[in-house]
Amino acid sequence: MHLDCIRKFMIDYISNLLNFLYSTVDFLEDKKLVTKINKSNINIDFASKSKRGDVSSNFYLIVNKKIIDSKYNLKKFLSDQISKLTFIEKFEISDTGFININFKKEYIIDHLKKIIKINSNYGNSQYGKNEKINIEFVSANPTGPITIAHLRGAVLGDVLGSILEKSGYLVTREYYVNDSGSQIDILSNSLYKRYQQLYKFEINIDENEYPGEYLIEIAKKIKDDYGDIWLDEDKKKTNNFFKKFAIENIIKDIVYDLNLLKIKFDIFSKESEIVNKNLIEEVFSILKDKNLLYEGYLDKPIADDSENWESRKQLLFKSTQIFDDRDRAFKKANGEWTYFANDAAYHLDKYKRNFDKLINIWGADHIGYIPRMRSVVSAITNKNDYLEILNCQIVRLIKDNQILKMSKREGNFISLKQVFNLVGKDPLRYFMISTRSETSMDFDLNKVVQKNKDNPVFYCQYAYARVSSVINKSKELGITIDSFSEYENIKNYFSNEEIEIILKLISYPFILYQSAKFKEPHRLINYIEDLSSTFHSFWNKGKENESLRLIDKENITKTQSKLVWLSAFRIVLKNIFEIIKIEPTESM
RNA sequence: GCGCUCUUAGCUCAGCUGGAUAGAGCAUCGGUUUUCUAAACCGAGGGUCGCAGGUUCGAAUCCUGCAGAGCGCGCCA
Repeated sequence: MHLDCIRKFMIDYISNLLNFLYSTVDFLEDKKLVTKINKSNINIDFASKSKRGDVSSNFYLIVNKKIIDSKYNLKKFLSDQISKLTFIEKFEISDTGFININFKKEYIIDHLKKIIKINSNYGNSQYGKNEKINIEFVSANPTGPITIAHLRGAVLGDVLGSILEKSGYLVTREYYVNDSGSQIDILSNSLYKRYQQLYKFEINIDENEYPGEYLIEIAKKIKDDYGDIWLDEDKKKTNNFFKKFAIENIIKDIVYDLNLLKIKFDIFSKESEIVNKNLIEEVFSILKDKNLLYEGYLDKPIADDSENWESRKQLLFKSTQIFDDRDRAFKKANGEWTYFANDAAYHLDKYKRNFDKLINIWGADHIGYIPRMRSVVSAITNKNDYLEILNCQIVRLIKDNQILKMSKREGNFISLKQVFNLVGKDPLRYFMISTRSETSMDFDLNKVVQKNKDNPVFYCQYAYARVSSVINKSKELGITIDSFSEYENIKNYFSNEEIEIILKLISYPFILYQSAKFKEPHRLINYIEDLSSTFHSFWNKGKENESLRLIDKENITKTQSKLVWLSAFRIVLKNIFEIIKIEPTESM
């Protein structure tokens, strides 16, 4: 239940109240006035839209049910107790049973001051207790440039990493490079053909090979650096060289492209190195010891309508015994390890690097792969929740009301770089995490390109710019809060609208905590849109009502009071922008 | 056929893990600029929360069934 977390980690403006409610429960239970109460059902709602108080609680509703003596007047007892709380200005117990509470303004302002003091660390928590957490994401095969198919997972992983860092985790961002296997051989061969073409050999790229033009560029590099020496070289040597060259250059491009979006990795793990470390044998013996391997036959896959299916004896992993709905091949019939076996070994490698937890971010096309991976990791680590796999649904790309279909094979994919050039970093990052990752998403190129209110990222940046503009303008007038010490008076200058904004500001740590706990960055987006909207709304009220304007040259203390919450506002927005990695623009 | 994910306003999506009258943006219609940035604001219309049961003081939220959509379902990688 999240209330325990509030108490442990943050929002002491709520935790005082919560402690009071809990101790009231204890008291009532001790006096045998109520039957046993499950405290986790008691809720404090501090972002309620009903707005019948700064916060509200269902305490009365829950406790009233548990009263033993029906003549006992809980309402009166509760009212007497709440009246004694020094930080509460007023309260009511509504007919429907909710307690609505308004805090004293001094109390709220105390917390506001803290924001300015803590500044860029505001919102951070120790929720993660310095646990080492590994996020593996993107991990696109090094067979071509990174495309927009990887975009969502890329931004999600990066932002989630930042959220977890702010929440007290030690985060490693990792990219797994699938640099071995038959696809890489095909890649190498495709590259060699492009190389030969540069020397006017008439060679066609076959249907199952990689036709993309990027290989021509790489082939040119080889020609420039090495000339024609590979035309007559030993075949094996040539193949190895082209393989290595292709992967190195493609990864270099991938790193470059991701960097356009400010996405960086701490480590690139290569499949080839995992293979060389003999980790597969280790996984093999772990599974063998647990009696999770056997020689058997797989059923014919249902999706396969071909007639040439042949049932063959091979080594299988009993994943059904853990999470999966069918057993999975661990060795091919010819005795080679399967890709899955490699992947299991890779996860053993991560486990051996002493992470407390692993997170994988996978696209929708790997959904079916999740149960076997979780099964094998569970078998290796003896922990069911050691590996958490977040899956993100596809992004449909829409242009001119048409869904763009992509196929890597036909070479008509849209690269990340193309979309970046079209849209730019900020809208791209913002949009990719603005909805829950499990929801499939439509990405309308026409709309995102627009730099107007269709594009919510500008809406938030605009709020930041407006706030900055006031702060900067005040500074020009010589008004700052650098040596401001009259905090006890500032409440006199705050309207209800401003108190509302301040309440939102002091609930930010909880929003961040929730984003970390549920691994849902989009909660931050909802929050800043709400915050920005409240601000813009307030701003415009100043047009009609001059007393709501922020700068008053005649009244320095009043202006400074405003600057206190404006500074806090700017800090919160800036901290979130930093997590999302979009630019805090002071003027637009 | 099986598995995972999803279904909320005309469209794109939230809904704080069970609370009070279900909310934004876009689109539509109507208003607001001698003013700290109108890239903004205010107002109006628009809903059987896919359908049907169940759990309880209380359900968009939890459970079951059904329908629909997306993705996946070699020993490929």
